[in-house]
Amino acid sequence: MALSHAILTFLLDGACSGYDLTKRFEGSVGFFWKASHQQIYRELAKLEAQGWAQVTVVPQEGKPDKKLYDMTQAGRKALIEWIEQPSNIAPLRDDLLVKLFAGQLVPRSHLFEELDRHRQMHQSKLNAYRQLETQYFAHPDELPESAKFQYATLLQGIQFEAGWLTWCDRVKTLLAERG
Amino acid sequence: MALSHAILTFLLDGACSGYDLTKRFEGSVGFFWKASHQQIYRELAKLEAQGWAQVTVVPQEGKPDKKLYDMTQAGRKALIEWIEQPSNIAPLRDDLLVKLFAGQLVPRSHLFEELDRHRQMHQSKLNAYRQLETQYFAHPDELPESAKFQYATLLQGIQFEAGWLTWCDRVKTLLAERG
DNA sequence: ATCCTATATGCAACTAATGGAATACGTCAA
DNA sequence: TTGACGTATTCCATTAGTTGCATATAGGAT
Repeated sequence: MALSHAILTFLLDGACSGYDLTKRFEGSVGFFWKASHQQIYRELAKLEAQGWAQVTVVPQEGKPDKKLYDMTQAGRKALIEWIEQPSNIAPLRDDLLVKLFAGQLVPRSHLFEELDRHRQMHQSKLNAYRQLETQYFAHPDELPESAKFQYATLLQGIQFEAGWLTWCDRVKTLLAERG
Repeated sequence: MALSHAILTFLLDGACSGYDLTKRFEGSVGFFWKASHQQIYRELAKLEAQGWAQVTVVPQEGKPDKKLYDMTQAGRKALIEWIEQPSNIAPLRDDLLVKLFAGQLVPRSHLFEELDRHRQMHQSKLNAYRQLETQYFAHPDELPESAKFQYATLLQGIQFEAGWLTWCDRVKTLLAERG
């Protein structure tokens, strides 16, 4: 399972609440893993039960109390062990591709609309990633080591989204041709 | 749910057994959806129960009998309805990116090995897709309409795998630099 | 004889993910 | 003062996906 390990990875930067983690998964790092808040809270409870994280309840003013989760030594060890074992490449599963495969069944115009919608969604993700790039990683060779790893994952996000844009345009051209 | 719809999509080409479908999911079209045989057989049973597919038992010589599943009119209608409703972009979930994000925890050499392993896996997928391309889609503008849709999905597979290769090389360069 | 591969189908148990809803505190604005 | 928004957590039902196991026929290899 990787969600628990993804959470541990974020705890490397310091203790987090479920709410904090939810925002991180929704935001910048959402490109390499996504998780709902329900999933995250459930997983945090498991991490604690396993002894991989410990929790402190922090009373707050003007806001509900929060539970701060921190990695334990056992958690750190488990994370390292997980990283060291080889993993498989991730399968791609995308509804749009299934729909396109059966594209003969619907009017061409519908496919173009859907391609445009997807292109827009990918474009806005790409924009967000590019902004992170210029904001935090403008000079890649001057980065501290730990930031290089994060930059590497961001590069994948950029590559991935840019690839979708290229593909959308290519497919629109392909389908526009008279067969 | 998309697996049932992916199966229906394959049934467009003609009746299939669970075994046939398993091979198709493992093979060429595995780049836009993957499923195990257990999943497929379970799903086929559901499709039949829903009236979206009908089954014929075909006795064979020298082999066990097989069950051929064929799409019904109701199945066709359901598939069209599903295609027509908008879908979201697929989230990416890849262990390697999580591992890289926490890359400080392990020796650099391990990361290079893992990047190489992944590069190789992506390379062999890309090779397989490129072969399909030259074999079936050498002249894109002369393709019949239905083949264009299939070519479009193959293009995404190629784009995706080629993107990983580019990224692997980029990251190796990035991490090789003296920080 | 025994094992391996290919064909062909399935169940049971488990783990993971999704979607809907509920709860609770506080601030700010209409 | 009602209602929306942001913070913060949790439960529950359902669906989807993985893993391990089980069964059966038949051909070819060892």
